Amino acid sequence: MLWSNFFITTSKETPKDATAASHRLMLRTGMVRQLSAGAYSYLPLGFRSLRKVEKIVREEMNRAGAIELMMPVLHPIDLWHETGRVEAMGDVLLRLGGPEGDWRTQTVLGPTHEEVITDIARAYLNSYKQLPVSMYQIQVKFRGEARPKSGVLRTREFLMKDAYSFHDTVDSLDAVYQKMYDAYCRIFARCGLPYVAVEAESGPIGGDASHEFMVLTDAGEDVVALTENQDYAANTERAVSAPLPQDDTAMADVAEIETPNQRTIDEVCAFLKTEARQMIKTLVYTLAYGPDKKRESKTVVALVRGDHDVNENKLDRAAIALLTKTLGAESSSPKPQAPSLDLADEATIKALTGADVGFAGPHSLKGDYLLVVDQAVSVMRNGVTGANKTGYHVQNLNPGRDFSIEGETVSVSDIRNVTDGDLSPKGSGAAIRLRKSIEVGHVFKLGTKYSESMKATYLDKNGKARPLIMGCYGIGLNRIMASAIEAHHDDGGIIWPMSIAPFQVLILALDPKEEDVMNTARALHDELEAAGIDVLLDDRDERAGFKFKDADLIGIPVRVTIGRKGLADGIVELKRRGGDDIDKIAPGTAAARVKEVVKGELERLGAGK
RNA sequence: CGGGGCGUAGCUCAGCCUGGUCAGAGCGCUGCGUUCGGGACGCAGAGGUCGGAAGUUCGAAUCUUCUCGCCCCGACCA
Repeated sequence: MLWSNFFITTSKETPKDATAASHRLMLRTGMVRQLSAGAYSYLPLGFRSLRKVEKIVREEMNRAGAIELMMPVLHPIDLWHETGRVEAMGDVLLRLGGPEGDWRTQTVLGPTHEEVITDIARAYLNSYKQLPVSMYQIQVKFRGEARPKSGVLRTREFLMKDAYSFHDTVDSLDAVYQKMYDAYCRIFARCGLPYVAVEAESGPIGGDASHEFMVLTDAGEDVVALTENQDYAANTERAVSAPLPQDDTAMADVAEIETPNQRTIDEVCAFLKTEARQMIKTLVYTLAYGPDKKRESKTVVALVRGDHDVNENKLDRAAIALLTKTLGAESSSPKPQAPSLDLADEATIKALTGADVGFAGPHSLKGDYLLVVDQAVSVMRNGVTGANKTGYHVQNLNPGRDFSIEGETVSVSDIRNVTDGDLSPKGSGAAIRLRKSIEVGHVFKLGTKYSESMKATYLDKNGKARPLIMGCYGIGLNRIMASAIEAHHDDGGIIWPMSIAPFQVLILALDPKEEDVMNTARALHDELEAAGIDVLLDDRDERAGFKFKDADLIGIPVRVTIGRKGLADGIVELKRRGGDDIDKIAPGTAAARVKEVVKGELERLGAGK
């Protein structure tokens, strides 16, 4: 491909709104152009990379035994009502507008395809003899993101590979899950991404187990917990740490102390000259449950250390477990329906504490409530917390002595986010470090969540109808591209991994008007192209420096510089983007050398089978 | 959805507070000339109803109100 025949729109200017490196560089290289918030055009250069990512993903999916299909973007909303995800997804589910009763109002843009694939499965997967089966598609997804950001890292429409597997046994699911997991590792390795697989929350998609594949970079929005000895890796949405040891400082007497207008942890700490880790944060929630028409609710008090944050996933589970236990004592069907946990309103807090918001403590609460104590609080001594009296806090509050940490309505659980420096839950004593990261892939064991609600069953050997057991596996292709740039760039521009570079080789003809130069450049170009290498020849009549800067910016991994002076000395120059070495080689050997470098690099990334 | 910021040429921005030669610069683009191995220079050009609407005023890019869009922080996030 000749540069002059292609469409490349590089720019010297750094776009003002772009903060993430990938965003900045994708704009400067002209790989993408923003059309509106969260929607980008992929210009020819960017599209080539995206296609290469797609090709790698497709190859590895096929290798893992998945079969490609394509499902529609337009979904009837009824399908989503079947699984209850119209409510679960809320505004993320994009709906078409229109006059009342119009078909448009009954149509949504697909944010993911569990419902559609399950609809296919219930129609055609009727026998255990057909199982297991895995299918995938590579297709645009639509989500009503409230706040698109960081270029193509978070958009309202994006390209996703989504795969779904169907099974008759959990063992079969486990086997395919592992196969997909391995395929994902190969995909990210081949794309040159420094990734790590972590335990993850499954979120609204549901299911039993899941792993996320994360690229560690500050441009990411997720935070993962990794131990230094690598014995543990999890998303902080889920991460746990070793329990903290009992503090055995002697217990002092409880003392009430006036703290006028000091409500937040910071204010109280400054006022009392103590540290956040000595504080007990007392949070009040309302747990609602039961059928729509007969909603009941229970107040839940959660305690975490002042320097810790509540993890609402964990608190949710702990609170529901505790509620289930208490219901069990008085009801025959203890499992609470559709429980939902929210921060309590002011009136509830005032009734419970007898004080204004900001002065709650666990020791003298009024009325009926459930108490969930974080493990880190349960081992504290002489904590500081609200006095349940406006304008007052108490010091030297001790769990077990001053408020109960046992009993029917109390549980001690892990309900906080891990913090940097916590120890590995594996007992190795290794410290946990928190790292920002981008989620590029996610695999889930769904179980029967969708097959049950959508009545997707098969007949087993005994002729009995059973719900299909499912797994699902997603990869964000645009994110792979962007995170590759996040991971591989310098001040001059992008440093593409060979596998997903828009072109593998750039030939820089420095003096395109010189016949010798262009003839040599063309010959090399043609020979490489014939060998199946993606080669771009910069034939523009521009100054050398200008072309070098462009070359660095777009980051083609191998550069061959051909100039009048070099040819006079009988050499052309071969340079790797990102390296400093310049090889001066005879023009006649250039093609062979370049082929060798490209092949070697692809093999290093694991393209060889 | 809450808080903050910004919409002026294809791109990056100045001008706005204090209304009146304020329709401006740089990059990019076109033409000519010089230059030519790490983003050259000179000269001459093309290009904008100052996001939109309403209002205040003799007069609005500039002040007011509304509205649309975009960005950042937070909430949310298969």
